[in-house]
Amino acid sequence: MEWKEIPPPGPPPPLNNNPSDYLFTPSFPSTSMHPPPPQSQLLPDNIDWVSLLSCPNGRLSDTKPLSPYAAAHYDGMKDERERKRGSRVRKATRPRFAFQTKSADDILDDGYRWRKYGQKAVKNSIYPRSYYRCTHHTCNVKKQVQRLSNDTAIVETTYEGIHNHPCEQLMQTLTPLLRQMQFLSSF
DNA sequence: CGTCTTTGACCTGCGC
DNA sequence: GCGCAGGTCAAAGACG
Repeated sequence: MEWKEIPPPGPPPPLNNNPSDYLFTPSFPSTSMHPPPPQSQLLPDNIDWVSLLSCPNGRLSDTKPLSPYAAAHYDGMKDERERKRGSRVRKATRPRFAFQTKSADDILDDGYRWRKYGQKAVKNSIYPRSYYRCTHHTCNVKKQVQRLSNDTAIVETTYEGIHNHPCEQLMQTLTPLLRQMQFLSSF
């Protein structure tokens, strides 16, 4: 299978500093928290991952495919039904990416600011699903957060869309440094 | 006072 | 057409 490099899309990596908190913890670049799946969860070769999934670091070439879990979550189970029906071509949708983390907190600090706009009880789960939108006025990225009912230690997060602005937390960190660089370069 | 969460109502798509 | 489930809206309240 050949992997292609694609432009960097969202979503940002969660800033969970403890690698052992991730369900999938093989070696992947530190710049990417995109968790490759266990070997046992590799997908069939005929899946077009480049069009199906986008990775947080924009690279597929050095990672293995995601788990069937992530595949199923690409654009929801709706696609699966459409594929089975063999009917109409799926309309273009925003990139969507799901991953699971092992955490006591439902909310991962991913550096962006989110506003909760809904919560819904879902079928076959004792935990509700929470819906968040990025608070940046020009950004329309959403994410869903839900704790698994069959393993309560695991939280699944689904990002939808690409941030069109820098990470606020990153900018806060870099701003003093940039100011200092500007000051020093003025001499 | 501004920001964020909560929560019931409403909307939409899908299966039967 | 109807019912169900998932997703979104928006008013009200909490909080710093």
